[in-house]
Amino acid sequence: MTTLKDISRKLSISVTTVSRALNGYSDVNEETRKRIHQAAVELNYRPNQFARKLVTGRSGLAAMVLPDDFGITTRAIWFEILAGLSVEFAKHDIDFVLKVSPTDQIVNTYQRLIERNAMDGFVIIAALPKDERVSLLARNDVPLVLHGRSEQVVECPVFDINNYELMLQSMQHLLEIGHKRIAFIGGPANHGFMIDRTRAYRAALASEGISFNPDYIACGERMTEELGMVNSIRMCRSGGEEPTAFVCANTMIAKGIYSAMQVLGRNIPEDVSVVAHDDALPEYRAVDFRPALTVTRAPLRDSSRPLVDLLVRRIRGEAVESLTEIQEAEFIVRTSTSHFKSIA
Amino acid sequence: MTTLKDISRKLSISVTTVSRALNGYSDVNEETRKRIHQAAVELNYRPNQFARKLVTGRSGLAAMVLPDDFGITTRAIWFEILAGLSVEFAKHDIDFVLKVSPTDQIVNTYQRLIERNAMDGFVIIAALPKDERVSLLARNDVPLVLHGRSEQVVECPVFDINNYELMLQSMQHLLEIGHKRIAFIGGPANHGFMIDRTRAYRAALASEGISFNPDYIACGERMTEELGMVNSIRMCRSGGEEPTAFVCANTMIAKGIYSAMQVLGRNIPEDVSVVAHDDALPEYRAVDFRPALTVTRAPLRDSSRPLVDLLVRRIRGEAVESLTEIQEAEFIVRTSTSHFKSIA
DNA sequence: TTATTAATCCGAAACGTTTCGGATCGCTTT
DNA sequence: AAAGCGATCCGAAACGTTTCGGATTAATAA
Repeated sequence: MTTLKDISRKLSISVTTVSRALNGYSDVNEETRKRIHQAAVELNYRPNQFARKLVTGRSGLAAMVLPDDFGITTRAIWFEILAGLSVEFAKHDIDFVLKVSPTDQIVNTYQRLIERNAMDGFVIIAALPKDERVSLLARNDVPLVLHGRSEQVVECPVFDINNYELMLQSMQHLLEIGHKRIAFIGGPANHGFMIDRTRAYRAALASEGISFNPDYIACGERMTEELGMVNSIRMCRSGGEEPTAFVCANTMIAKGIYSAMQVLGRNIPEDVSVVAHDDALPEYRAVDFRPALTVTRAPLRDSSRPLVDLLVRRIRGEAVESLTEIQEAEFIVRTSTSHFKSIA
Repeated sequence: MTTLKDISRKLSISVTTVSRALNGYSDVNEETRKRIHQAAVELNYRPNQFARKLVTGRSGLAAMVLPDDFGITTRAIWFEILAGLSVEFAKHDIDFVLKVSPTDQIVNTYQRLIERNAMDGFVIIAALPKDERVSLLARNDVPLVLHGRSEQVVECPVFDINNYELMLQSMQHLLEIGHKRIAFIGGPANHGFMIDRTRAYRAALASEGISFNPDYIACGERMTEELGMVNSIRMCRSGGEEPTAFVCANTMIAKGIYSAMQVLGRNIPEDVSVVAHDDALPEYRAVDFRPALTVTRAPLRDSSRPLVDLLVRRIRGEAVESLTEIQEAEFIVRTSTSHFKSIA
């Protein structure tokens, strides 16, 4: 373990100057800076994070805490997110720590972490409209970044996709090709993204003068194949008028609907159209669906970078002039949607 | 942020004594220890990890580094492991950091982490017989724990399931109920667990005097449904004699075989028996298979605790008398296996 | 010439712990 | 009375940084 003192000794330069040289301060001669840098690589110098933390207060650690039952969706999604965050944080020399805690202990876990004061910042995915975690962190002045907008007016960076807009696009597409009985199968009703999408869903219907049918909307804690399967079957068998199109909160739900339609003997897209939102998980590729799935596309993987960047800027104390970053989704028409023909 | 000095001041006791009291040293009066503890909770004292690290060398951080393409199997499994490790480490007041790195950069990542000297220890899952990561860490005297035995003779704790034994059990079961043409569909051939299972597979055949047929064994980088599907179909269509039973390295592969058999019009267990090893992932429950799947069962979730315990003891410098901990799998017969009747 | 300034450098303190090597005190043994 | 001992306590140094407040020197401006 070579330290500043080692470099200092070798070059007969004060520790102070070595430190300042390595940290890019302007009050050190270019010539000596060169020598110092060279010595640093020769001796394979690595600053001691802990000593640094002691004086700067920054630890080079960022964390995310997850519930152990993964309400929102499947583990695969979480893994995708975690992996992305880890590599992005690494680019800023920040170690990413993962905390998993029983769902009812989440807030306590945050509390303890705050008290220990070891984390430079947190990232919170799928923020709720009124989120206790967010208010706790904000109250304690701990940097955090949100994925998904929270209702609270809190001075923290937010990254989100434009849920309202992408839902509107899906709906307009279906409406344009003649569908009127459009169902929406989505996730937990209390999450920001579902609130936005539901609003867009209703707005789109309203703009065409179609009245909202509560039987055509289904929410579930887990956005799985099963959710898509059971709800689409229920809707088609309820005795009333069947929906002619489905929009799904993700591709897994769509997969479930595909299975259901096969069971019911309905053809996609002849009898029923399907469109989904696509997080671009490698496991469920929309292009590989038969027929290929029409989607709004916003790869989850693309969110890690903005999230980490925003958080790092917040940690650095930079004025985050634009605290909110919204990503628009792509709209990709494939073959799972077609013009509505009434089933004569 | 309250420090030792705050407690010291409040009680008019030296910082030294406060520190020693809190750390359980014997040279402090029980009475004053009481007072100190009380003051500590009153002031909500939390030791500063970083200051501590500076002098003790221990950081309270343990890490795992994963490739970004997850060779061995699916993300769901990794998530299961990560979650387990995180909660177990937390019990020891250790933060778990997750590093994801491009596959060809893994060793570099370890190298950098070692140089930075910020981690107390590492856990390595699915160790290879000659594992560069293992030798690198061992050479640098960094504590680590292995899941899956590595060939190297290296002084580090190992946790593993008894792969040889569980394969033997599956095979004996199938042999007892009359099967002779038994196929094995598994994971990467170079991994320790596959080596052990393959050995057991051949040993079981040999003990019955059945000659080994290389067409009946299939290895794949990813142990997915697809792997099970394509290989079982290939084996059944190769023109030669079809296998009458399959043993699978996990339940996902079994799922793939179920689909394949349906496509081929074969019935389980009438035409073909299936047995698998079950890591007990919530997504693929062997009891929910139709017919319910016969398995050797060793929940992945159960491995986190021994892994973490072993590592912590290694970090503490405790003499790890028994460096290796082997877990036996349960054998559960369900309805996916039945006595072989030749297809007349 | 003298005062000012810019460019470089550095000593020492500070961050919050742990730990080494005693110091103090009252009691028991010689 | 002196020596020894056990039980408690503590001062100071150390860990490896960063940073505050100058110090030094040489060039520039007055």
